[in-house]
Amino acid sequence: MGRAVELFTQPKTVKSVKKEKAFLKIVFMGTPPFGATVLRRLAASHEVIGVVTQPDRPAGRKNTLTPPAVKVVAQELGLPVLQIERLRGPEVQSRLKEFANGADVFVVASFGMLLPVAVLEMPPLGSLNVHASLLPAYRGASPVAQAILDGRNETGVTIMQMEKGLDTGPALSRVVVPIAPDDTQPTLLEKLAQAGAELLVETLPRWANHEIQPEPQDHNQATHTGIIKKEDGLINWLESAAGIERKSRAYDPWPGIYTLWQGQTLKLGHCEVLPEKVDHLSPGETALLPVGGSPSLIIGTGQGGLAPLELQLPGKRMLPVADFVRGYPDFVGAKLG
RNA sequence: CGCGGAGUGGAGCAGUGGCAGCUCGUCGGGCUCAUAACCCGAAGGUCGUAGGUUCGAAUCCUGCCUCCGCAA
Repeated sequence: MGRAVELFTQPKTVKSVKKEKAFLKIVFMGTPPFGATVLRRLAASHEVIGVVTQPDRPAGRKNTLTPPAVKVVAQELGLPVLQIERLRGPEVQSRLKEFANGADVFVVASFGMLLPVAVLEMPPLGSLNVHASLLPAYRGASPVAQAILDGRNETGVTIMQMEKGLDTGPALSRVVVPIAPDDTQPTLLEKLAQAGAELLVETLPRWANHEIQPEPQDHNQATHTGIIKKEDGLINWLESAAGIERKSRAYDPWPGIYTLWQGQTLKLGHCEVLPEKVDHLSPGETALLPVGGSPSLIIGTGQGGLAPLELQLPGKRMLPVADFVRGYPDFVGAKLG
């Protein structure tokens, strides 16, 4: 525990780097871990004069008040933090104006709030957004999950100039990031955060020196992603096994993918797609089949077989299928969903 | 005090007041050309923890610890 805390705080290193390379005065806005990663990298190369984030929220089992990841990082770096609930209204905006006094530019990375134009236009260089997709594809709230869900083999990060519409502004720069076959939302998000943060620190000085010609998006090519809901994780066994497996990676760690068994929610952990045909299994039917020499638990789908590696019942921990079947022999031959 | 579930031999699960059980694994032996198969036998548990009720508690009551589902 003591070690972990010590590793987190490296004020000397961070400060010395900051002094050497300080270019722009920046106010950063963000909330979740994606934003936190970007902030950490940004603060190493530029002068972040303030961080705006959402208020601490009740979270977890005890509903304990939890600070957003961006706030945690900001405090580690000793940066001033402003936590606000909304950005509309003259009162908040004048508070923000005071807080952001002297800023050259606002940088927004998954802030979770729509910024009014009055706010976007506050700093002389405007407001830039770090968006986790290759715009105009995957505008909106869940670009990373959707890219995995669609089975794309690459996505990326776009740095763009913010304007009134959601993720509609002209692009300043972009970087392509390949999606590995085993990438889950958190692993891909982290790759994108790293790549995006790097891109951001390269883009900022060039933007400040007017070396970049913003490239308007082709709005006809735009696709949109919405907020993920719990029900999105419910498995439809008529889908293909490959599609369900992608879903399990896209919706990791929340909401995960789940089905119903004996009236209970059954969560599936990591899954594999069975290459062989399993025509005799109806969608949602489970069976023990020999795969590669040893018996594996297979679930029938609309196309192909799905082999979950872990299962979890409410109130229980996630178990390797072998252990699960030992405790619930009835599960073999069951009909799910 | 947001709602709820769970802690039982190495693993998973059953047992809700009266001698602690099942499947798997482990160890020993046997069968077999062979095996993740089969047969025989063995080891291994202060039933999370502290206290209470009772003739008697894994089982009922209370506190605490740990893990998890829902909600946010």
